[in-house]
Amino acid sequence: MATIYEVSERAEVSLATVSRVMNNSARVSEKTREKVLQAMRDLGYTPNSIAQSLASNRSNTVGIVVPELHGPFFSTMLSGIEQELRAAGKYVVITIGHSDAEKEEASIEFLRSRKCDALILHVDGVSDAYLEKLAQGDVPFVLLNRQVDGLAERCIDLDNEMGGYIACQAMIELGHRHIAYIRGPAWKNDANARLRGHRRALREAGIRPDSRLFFEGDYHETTGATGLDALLESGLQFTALLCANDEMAAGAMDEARRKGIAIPRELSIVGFDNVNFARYLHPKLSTVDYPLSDIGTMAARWVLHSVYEKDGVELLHSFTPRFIARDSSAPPPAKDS
Amino acid sequence: MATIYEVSERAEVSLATVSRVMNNSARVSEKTREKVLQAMRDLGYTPNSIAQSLASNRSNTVGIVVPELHGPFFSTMLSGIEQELRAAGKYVVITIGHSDAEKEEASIEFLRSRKCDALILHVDGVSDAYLEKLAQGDVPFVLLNRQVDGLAERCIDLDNEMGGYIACQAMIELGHRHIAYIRGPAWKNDANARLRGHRRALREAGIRPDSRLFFEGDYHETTGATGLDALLESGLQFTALLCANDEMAAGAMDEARRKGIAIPRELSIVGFDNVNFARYLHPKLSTVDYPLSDIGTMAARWVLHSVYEKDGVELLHSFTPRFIARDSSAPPPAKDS
DNA sequence: AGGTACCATGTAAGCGCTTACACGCCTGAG
DNA sequence: CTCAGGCGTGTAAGCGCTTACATGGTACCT
Repeated sequence: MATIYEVSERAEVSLATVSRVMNNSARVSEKTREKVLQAMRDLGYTPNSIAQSLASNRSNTVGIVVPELHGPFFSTMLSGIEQELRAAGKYVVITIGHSDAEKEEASIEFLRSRKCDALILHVDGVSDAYLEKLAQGDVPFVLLNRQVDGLAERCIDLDNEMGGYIACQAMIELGHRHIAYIRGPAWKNDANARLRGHRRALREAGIRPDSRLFFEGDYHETTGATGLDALLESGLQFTALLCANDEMAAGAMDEARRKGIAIPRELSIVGFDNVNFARYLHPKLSTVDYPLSDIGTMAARWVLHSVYEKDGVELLHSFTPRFIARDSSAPPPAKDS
Repeated sequence: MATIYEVSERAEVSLATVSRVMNNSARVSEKTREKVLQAMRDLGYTPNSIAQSLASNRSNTVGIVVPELHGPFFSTMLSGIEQELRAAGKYVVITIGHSDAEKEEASIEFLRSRKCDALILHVDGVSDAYLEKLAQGDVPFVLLNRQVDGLAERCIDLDNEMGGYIACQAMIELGHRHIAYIRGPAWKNDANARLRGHRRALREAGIRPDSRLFFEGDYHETTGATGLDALLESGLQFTALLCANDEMAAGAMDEARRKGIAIPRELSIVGFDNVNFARYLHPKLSTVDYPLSDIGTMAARWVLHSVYEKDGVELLHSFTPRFIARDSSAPPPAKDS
């Protein structure tokens, strides 16, 4: 592969000049610029970006940590990030944190050692303290779907509390009074926020939350099914079942069908996230929209703005969830309304 | 950030020795090794991998090109790749080719300039010729889900032809004789292979393919619906509808329901890929399993084996599809069998 | 005791770029 | 005509590592 040196030789200029035309970093006369460009073309020259990075201390890549890659959630978000960054000539290196503090830290360490210009982190293993310390360091980062006090400027998330609230409120407005909830894992911040919103909606409607109508799932399909079973076994009546994400809702819906429960006639089921398959389900799942792609785009913009000094971008730190009414929710059966 | 130089000073040894203990590249006495390690710990030293790459001409990263990121298909595959590579201490940089020759080439160019040690390519825009030329170059790569003559050694794919075949055959065995097919886009190799298999199965069963029972979709949900409509409008009877992927099958299923067609009683519907949401559908979708994660893993192993000389790995170049019978397929209605 | 051989370590030359600084030339004002 | 001030280029010193080669020391053999 040709080097800058060969280009400079062929164009009969110095290394520095070649570098200048590559980076547009200083004025170069039109004539020599053309000579250099021609030489590059002749040699099929591609700059060695590793060397560029080492010399300039800038890599034009941004590092990303997500909990996982499979499943519809993160891939949609990543897609948003990549598109925006790619358009600006930046590249992404993606690592998986597995929601494990140790692995997340290792990932971050790796990305730093690779001299990423910035990081986009969707982490839920590491502590707030760790992140605050990281913020002291020299590599800029944004936090997705997480709020850390004192780091508000670099947090981009959905108002999960409100999401939990509006989903529950939508059911209340339909006339439901007996509402069960399959929450997400207690160690996930978003799960807790969603739960808080849910409870607030109940409270405001004068409904006393009954702990027997709550079940803790793990965000996976299976706990949607086991959750429904457990809730049914409590013997309590309920006409609506809210789930903290769509996977669990899908599991619950399936289990309900197996048990012969008609949806939404006998039981309304609502998810959260509005992942791609929500509309493939039958009945189509009512859910809360999580604007994944937009959040990804926004994260990318944050980076572009605050690291690459690209301006004219509007930054939004908090996204507002919307309830999406589809076919899996309806007013409760008459006898119960 | 500490450099190797500071470590060497603190440990009172030379740069070279520090490098040696880092890489285990030569014998170092136990005593000095310990001194060096201690110095590293004291300084919280992390090697600058950019500098390592430049000096050693090896980056420990492998570049990946996929057509897109959203959707269940590629994320599952990527997940398989990342896991395997990560376990070996390698990292991935992911780019999106958008199935467009120009963008794919740009991605590959970028990855080469970043000095990736190897590439894993899932591309369908660039020509075979381009790939053959690329193979002359010095960066090793594997091709996923694609067969290129002369590059067989570096191709890993599913036997799509057989997939098309077994899906159709399964329907024939159930007694179907009137079978419609929504194929994938004509410019996609896998779509064509699936179609070929489908036709072969028909032929072997003595069924004459009727072009009016074929519809070309684009692998997206919507063309599943429009495809079914178009097929129904042909006025021809059919008791089974095979789709070249699960998205289109989901669209078709939804449309069938809207039209009041009972599945599988009146019409069997079968997908292809077995993406994660296939089992969330109702009725659960019969489909052909595409071992996405395994293929990803295998691609990673190929790289580990042929680039990083890790041995003891078994390489498999072609995966065999399996038909997964679920609830969306059944024998045809009695009057028709 | 002298010589050979090997082992642990040091020296220094890159890897392919960027960039601070130096330098010469041309222009235009005095 | 002279000289300040730009402008376009060149020079060379790194960026933080790896690694071929050189070197000194120790152990073992004769």
